Amino acid sequence: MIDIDFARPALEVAPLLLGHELVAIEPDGARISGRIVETEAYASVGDPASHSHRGPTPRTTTMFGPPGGLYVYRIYGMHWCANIACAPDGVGEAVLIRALEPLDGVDRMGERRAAARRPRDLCSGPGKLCAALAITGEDDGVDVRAPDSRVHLTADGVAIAADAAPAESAAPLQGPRIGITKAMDLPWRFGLASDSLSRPFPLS
DNA sequence: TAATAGATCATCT
DNA sequence: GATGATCTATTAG
Repeated sequence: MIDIDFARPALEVAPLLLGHELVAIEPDGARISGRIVETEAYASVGDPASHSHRGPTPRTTTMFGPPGGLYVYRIYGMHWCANIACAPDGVGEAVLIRALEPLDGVDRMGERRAAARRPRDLCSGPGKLCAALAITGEDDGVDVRAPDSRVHLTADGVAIAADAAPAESAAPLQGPRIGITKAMDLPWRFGLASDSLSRPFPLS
């Protein structure tokens, strides 16, 4: 079970998600997972960078759906990005999962991410982690709070490396979101100190 | 290490 | 018809 209430603004959920484990179950039962070390919040009203900014569309159905739904979309015609729907049903907010620290199934990740030269390259970006966990449009809409979902979340403390402990107690890193061309002034990107970030955070 | 270009297409205007 | 919540290989310094 996960101890996060997703029926709240994405801006509140984004930092809370850090440190939790994202899990994908393979068709053969294999467990692939990573620790969330980077997230971004996307709202609707007042956030022109968000897919939901201009109201619901067929693509953003899940983003406007019940909290805890996995919103998966294709970007640049070739990669997938995974988000978790936040706020009450009918409100279009979500948190983008931007990077994971590989935990289980590292070898399986490597098979799908041939370009990765070391473990830190396996899930250090929103498109990379979807490839590593085999998350596609097929998974759009699943409830990540349900332990029997193919893609779901688990609570803190599972197989987290001992040397990562100090970062847990510190306040999350925070900075502007990556890859957007609007609302670039909003510091809605959050992260933990990790070598698996998609990019470094600006220094204070 | 840093900067740049190319891949590639569903989605929305 | 333009535009991306990106990744990788390649080039230059």
